Amino acid sequence: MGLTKTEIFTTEQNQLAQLLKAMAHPARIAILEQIISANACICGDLVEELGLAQATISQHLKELKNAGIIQGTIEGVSVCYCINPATWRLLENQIGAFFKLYKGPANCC
Amino acid sequence: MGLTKTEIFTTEQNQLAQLLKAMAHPARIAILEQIISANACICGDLVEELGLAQATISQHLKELKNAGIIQGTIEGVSVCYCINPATWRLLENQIGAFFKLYKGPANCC
DNA sequence: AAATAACATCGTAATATTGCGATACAAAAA
DNA sequence: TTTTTGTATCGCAATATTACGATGTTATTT
Repeated sequence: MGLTKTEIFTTEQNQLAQLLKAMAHPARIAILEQIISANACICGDLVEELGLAQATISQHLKELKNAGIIQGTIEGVSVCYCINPATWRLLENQIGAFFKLYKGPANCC
Repeated sequence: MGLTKTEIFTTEQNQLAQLLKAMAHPARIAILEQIISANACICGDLVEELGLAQATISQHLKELKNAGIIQGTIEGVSVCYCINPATWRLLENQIGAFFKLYKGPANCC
Protein backbone atom coordinates (compact mmCIF):
# COMPACT_ATOMS: atom_id res chain seq x y z
CA MET A 1 0.00 0.00 0.00
CA GLY A 2 1.81 3.10 1.22
CA LEU A 3 -0.95 5.28 2.55
CA THR A 4 -1.67 5.85 6.21
CA LYS A 5 -4.94 4.46 7.52
CA THR A 6 -6.14 7.67 9.11
CA GLU A 7 -9.69 6.39 9.49
CA ILE A 8 -8.83 4.02 12.31
CA PHE A 9 -7.34 6.71 14.53
CA THR A 10 -8.88 9.55 16.47
CA THR A 11 -8.95 13.11 15.18
CA GLU A 12 -6.53 14.15 17.91
CA GLN A 13 -4.05 11.44 16.99
CA ASN A 14 -4.19 12.36 13.31
CA GLN A 15 -3.92 16.07 13.99
CA LEU A 16 -0.95 15.75 16.31
CA ALA A 17 0.78 13.39 13.89
CA GLN A 18 0.26 15.83 11.03
CA LEU A 19 1.64 18.78 12.96
CA LEU A 20 4.63 16.79 14.19
CA LYS A 21 5.26 15.60 10.67
CA ALA A 22 5.32 19.15 9.39
CA MET A 23 8.04 19.94 11.92
CA ALA A 24 9.93 16.67 11.53
CA HIS A 25 12.58 17.83 9.10
CA PRO A 26 15.84 19.59 9.97
CA ALA A 27 15.30 22.19 7.25
CA ARG A 28 11.88 23.06 8.58
CA ILE A 29 13.17 23.23 12.13
CA ALA A 30 15.92 25.54 10.93
CA ILE A 31 13.37 27.64 9.06
CA LEU A 32 11.18 27.96 12.15
CA GLU A 33 14.19 28.92 14.26
CA GLN A 34 15.14 31.57 11.73
CA ILE A 35 11.63 32.95 11.50
CA ILE A 36 11.37 33.14 15.26
CA SER A 37 14.78 34.70 15.81
CA ALA A 38 14.38 37.21 12.98
CA ASN A 39 10.89 37.95 14.25
CA ALA A 40 9.64 38.22 10.63
CA CYS A 41 11.50 36.55 7.86
CA ILE A 42 11.33 36.48 4.10
CA CYS A 43 12.18 33.61 1.83
CA GLY A 44 15.26 35.22 0.32
CA ASP A 45 17.01 35.45 3.67
CA LEU A 46 16.36 31.78 4.30
CA VAL A 47 17.90 30.76 0.99
CA GLU A 48 21.08 32.59 1.95
CA GLU A 49 21.03 31.32 5.51
CA LEU A 50 20.39 27.64 4.81
CA GLY A 51 22.24 25.81 2.07
CA LEU A 52 19.22 24.76 0.04
CA ALA A 53 17.90 25.88 -3.33
CA GLN A 54 15.18 28.50 -3.50
CA ALA A 55 12.66 25.99 -4.85
CA THR A 56 13.35 23.65 -1.97
CA ILE A 57 12.94 26.34 0.67
CA SER A 58 9.73 27.49 -0.94
CA GLN A 59 8.41 23.95 -0.83
CA HIS A 60 9.25 23.56 2.86
CA LEU A 61 7.58 26.88 3.58
CA LYS A 62 4.50 25.64 1.76
CA GLU A 63 4.35 22.56 3.96
CA LEU A 64 4.65 24.59 7.13
CA LYS A 65 1.95 26.90 5.78
CA ASN A 66 -0.35 24.02 4.84
CA ALA A 67 -0.01 22.63 8.34
CA GLY A 68 -0.97 26.06 9.64
CA ILE A 69 2.23 26.50 11.61
CA ILE A 70 3.29 29.61 9.74
CA GLN A 71 1.47 32.25 7.76
CA GLY A 72 2.70 34.49 4.97
CA THR A 73 1.69 38.02 4.16
CA ILE A 74 2.75 39.74 0.97
CA GLU A 75 4.94 42.73 1.71
CA GLY A 76 5.72 44.59 -1.46
CA VAL A 77 7.81 42.38 -3.67
CA SER A 78 8.69 39.82 -1.04
CA VAL A 79 6.64 37.69 1.34
CA CYS A 80 6.80 37.95 5.11
CA TYR A 81 6.49 34.61 6.85
CA CYS A 82 5.81 34.38 10.54
CA ILE A 83 4.52 31.97 13.16
CA ASN A 84 0.78 31.38 13.33
CA PRO A 85 0.23 32.01 17.04
CA ALA A 86 -2.96 29.95 17.29
CA THR A 87 -1.48 26.80 15.80
CA TRP A 88 1.74 27.29 17.71
CA ARG A 89 -0.12 27.36 21.02
CA LEU A 90 -2.34 24.47 19.98
CA LEU A 91 0.64 22.32 19.11
CA GLU A 92 2.49 23.35 22.26
CA ASN A 93 -0.51 22.34 24.35
CA GLN A 94 -1.12 19.09 22.49
CA ILE A 95 2.50 18.06 22.85
CA GLY A 96 2.57 19.17 26.45
CA ALA A 97 -0.51 17.10 27.24
CA PHE A 98 0.95 14.12 25.45
CA PHE A 99 4.20 14.19 27.36
CA LYS A 100 2.40 14.64 30.66
CA LEU A 101 0.70 11.29 30.14
CA TYR A 102 3.91 9.58 31.10
CA LYS A 103 4.29 9.28 34.85
CA GLY A 104 7.75 7.75 34.93
CA PRO A 105 9.12 4.21 34.65
CA ALA A 106 6.74 1.34 35.22
CA ASN A 107 7.59 -1.52 37.52
CA CYS A 108 7.98 -4.00 34.69
CA CYS A 109 11.13 -3.15 32.74
CA MET B 1 17.57 13.18 -5.12
CA GLY B 2 15.14 12.36 -2.37
CA LEU B 3 17.49 12.26 0.58
CA THR B 4 17.70 14.85 3.30
CA LYS B 5 20.85 16.95 3.38
CA THR B 6 21.62 16.35 7.03
CA GLU B 7 25.17 17.65 6.69
CA ILE B 8 24.09 21.25 6.38
CA PHE B 9 22.18 21.26 9.66
CA THR B 10 23.26 21.17 13.28
CA THR B 11 23.27 18.00 15.33
CA GLU B 12 20.47 19.40 17.48
CA GLN B 13 18.30 20.13 14.46
CA ASN B 14 18.85 16.68 13.02
CA GLN B 15 18.26 14.96 16.34
CA LEU B 16 15.05 16.81 17.08
CA ALA B 17 13.79 16.20 13.54
CA GLN B 18 14.52 12.50 13.84
CA LEU B 19 12.71 12.13 17.15
CA LEU B 20 9.73 14.12 15.92
CA LYS B 21 9.62 12.01 12.79
CA ALA B 22 9.51 8.85 14.86
CA MET B 23 6.43 10.19 16.63
CA ALA B 24 4.83 11.75 13.57
CA HIS B 25 2.45 8.96 12.70
CA PRO B 26 -1.00 8.37 14.19
CA ALA B 27 -0.29 4.67 14.71
CA ARG B 28 2.89 5.42 16.64
CA ILE B 29 1.13 8.05 18.72
CA ALA B 30 -1.59 5.51 19.48
CA ILE B 31 1.04 2.93 20.36
CA LEU B 32 2.78 5.32 22.74
CA GLU B 33 -0.52 6.22 24.36
CA GLN B 34 -1.29 2.55 24.84
CA ILE B 35 2.14 1.77 26.24
CA ILE B 36 1.88 4.65 28.67
CA SER B 37 -1.67 3.93 29.79
CA ALA B 38 -1.06 0.20 30.14
CA ASN B 39 2.18 0.99 31.94
CA ALA B 40 3.87 -1.92 30.15
CA CYS B 41 2.47 -3.27 26.98
CA ILE B 42 3.12 -6.17 24.68
CA CYS B 43 2.75 -6.34 20.92
CA GLY B 44 -0.18 -8.72 20.93
CA ASP B 45 -2.36 -6.33 22.88
CA LEU B 46 -1.57 -3.57 20.42
CA VAL B 47 -2.61 -5.65 17.44
CA GLU B 48 -6.00 -6.20 19.06
CA GLU B 49 -6.33 -2.61 20.20
CA LEU B 50 -5.37 -0.89 16.94
CA GLY B 51 -6.72 -2.06 13.62
CA LEU B 52 -3.41 -2.86 11.96
CA ALA B 53 -1.76 -6.12 11.00
CA GLN B 54 0.80 -7.68 13.33
CA ALA B 55 3.62 -7.09 10.85
CA THR B 56 2.72 -3.40 10.63
CA ILE B 57 2.62 -2.93 14.39
CA SER B 58 5.93 -4.70 14.76
CA GLN B 59 7.44 -2.37 12.19
CA HIS B 60 6.16 0.75 13.97
CA LEU B 61 7.52 -0.61 17.25
CA LYS B 62 10.87 -1.09 15.57
CA GLU B 63 10.95 2.53 14.44
CA LEU B 64 10.11 3.79 17.91
CA LYS B 65 12.79 1.50 19.29
CA ASN B 66 15.39 2.64 16.74
CA ALA B 67 14.69 6.24 17.66
CA GLY B 68 15.27 5.28 21.29
CA ILE B 69 11.80 6.36 22.38
CA ILE B 70 10.79 2.92 23.61
CA GLN B 71 12.67 -0.13 24.78
CA GLY B 72 11.69 -3.78 24.73
CA THR B 73 12.55 -6.48 27.18
CA ILE B 74 11.80 -10.12 26.54
CA GLU B 75 9.33 -11.45 29.06
CA GLY B 76 8.82 -15.16 28.58
CA VAL B 77 7.18 -15.70 25.22
CA SER B 78 6.19 -12.12 24.59
CA VAL B 79 8.05 -8.81 24.63
CA CYS B 80 7.38 -6.02 27.06
CA TYR B 81 7.69 -2.61 25.48
CA CYS B 82 7.90 0.51 27.57
CA ILE B 83 8.99 4.12 27.36
CA ASN B 84 12.70 4.87 27.49
CA PRO B 85 12.72 7.46 30.28
CA ALA B 86 15.99 9.11 29.19
CA THR B 87 14.92 9.73 25.60
CA TRP B 88 11.46 10.76 26.72
CA ARG B 89 12.85 13.44 28.99
CA LEU B 90 15.38 14.51 26.37
CA LEU B 91 12.67 14.94 23.76
CA GLU B 92 10.38 16.69 26.20
CA ASN B 93 13.15 19.16 27.04
CA GLN B 94 14.19 19.70 23.44
CA ILE B 95 10.64 20.36 22.36
CA GLY B 96 10.02 22.56 25.38
CA ALA B 97 13.11 24.63 24.60
CA PHE B 98 12.08 24.91 20.99
CA PHE B 99 8.61 26.18 21.76
CA LYS B 100 9.91 28.63 24.31
CA LEU B 101 11.90 30.37 21.58
CA TYR B 102 8.72 31.97 20.37
CA LYS B 103 7.87 35.09 22.31
CA GLY B 104 4.53 35.87 20.71
CA PRO B 105 3.44 37.68 17.53
CA ALA B 106 5.92 40.02 15.89
CA ASN B 107 4.97 43.54 14.87
CA CYS B 108 5.13 42.75 11.16
CA CYS B 109 2.17 40.57 10.28
C1' DA C 1 6.13 49.11 -21.56
C1' DA C 2 10.19 46.46 -20.64
C1' DA C 3 13.21 44.86 -17.13
C1' DT C 4 13.96 43.30 -12.65
C1' DA C 5 13.16 41.05 -8.18
C1' DA C 6 11.11 37.76 -5.12
C1' DC C 7 8.59 33.80 -4.77
C1' DA C 8 5.64 29.98 -6.39
C1' DT C 9 4.81 26.05 -9.16
C1' DC C 10 5.87 22.22 -12.45
C1' DG C 11 8.20 18.23 -13.69
C1' DT C 12 11.32 14.81 -12.64
C1' DA C 13 14.73 11.66 -10.40
C1' DA C 14 16.11 9.45 -6.23
C1' DT C 15 14.80 7.69 -2.09
C1' DA C 16 11.72 6.76 2.00
C1' DT C 17 7.42 5.30 4.10
C1' DT C 18 3.34 2.51 4.79
C1' DG C 19 0.95 -1.70 4.98
C1' DC C 20 0.57 -6.51 4.70
C1' DG C 21 0.98 -11.52 3.48
C1' DA C 22 4.24 -14.98 3.92
C1' DT C 23 7.65 -16.81 6.40
C1' DA C 24 11.35 -17.29 9.96
C1' DC C 25 12.50 -17.69 14.68
C1' DA C 26 12.75 -18.52 19.63
C1' DA C 27 10.63 -19.89 23.98
C1' DA C 28 7.20 -22.45 26.33
C1' DA C 29 3.70 -26.08 26.42
C1' DA C 30 2.07 -30.57 25.27
C1' DT D 1 10.33 -33.75 20.29
C1' DT D 2 6.54 -31.80 18.12
C1' DT D 3 3.31 -28.14 18.52
C1' DT D 4 1.90 -23.82 19.76
C1' DT D 5 2.43 -18.92 20.77
C1' DG D 6 4.25 -14.33 20.19
C1' DT D 7 7.20 -11.48 17.45
C1' DA D 8 10.46 -10.29 13.95
C1' DT D 9 11.86 -10.06 9.28
C1' DC D 10 11.44 -10.37 4.13
C1' DG D 11 9.64 -8.93 -0.03
C1' DC D 12 6.54 -6.51 -2.48
C1' DA D 13 3.23 -2.83 -4.24
C1' DA D 14 1.45 1.69 -3.61
C1' DT D 15 2.32 6.08 -2.29
C1' DA D 16 4.91 10.02 -0.17
C1' DT D 17 9.01 12.87 0.49
C1' DT D 18 13.10 15.43 -0.78
C1' DA D 19 15.71 18.22 -3.77
C1' DC D 20 16.35 21.07 -7.67
C1' DG D 21 16.42 23.11 -12.45
C1' DA D 22 13.33 25.36 -15.33
C1' DT D 23 9.67 28.13 -15.83
C1' DG D 24 5.45 31.02 -14.15
C1' DT D 25 3.62 34.75 -11.74
C1' DT D 26 3.14 39.16 -9.66
C1' DA D 27 4.52 43.58 -8.13
C1' DT D 28 7.95 47.00 -8.34
C1' DT D 29 11.44 49.69 -10.81
C1' DT D 30 13.37 51.96 -14.79
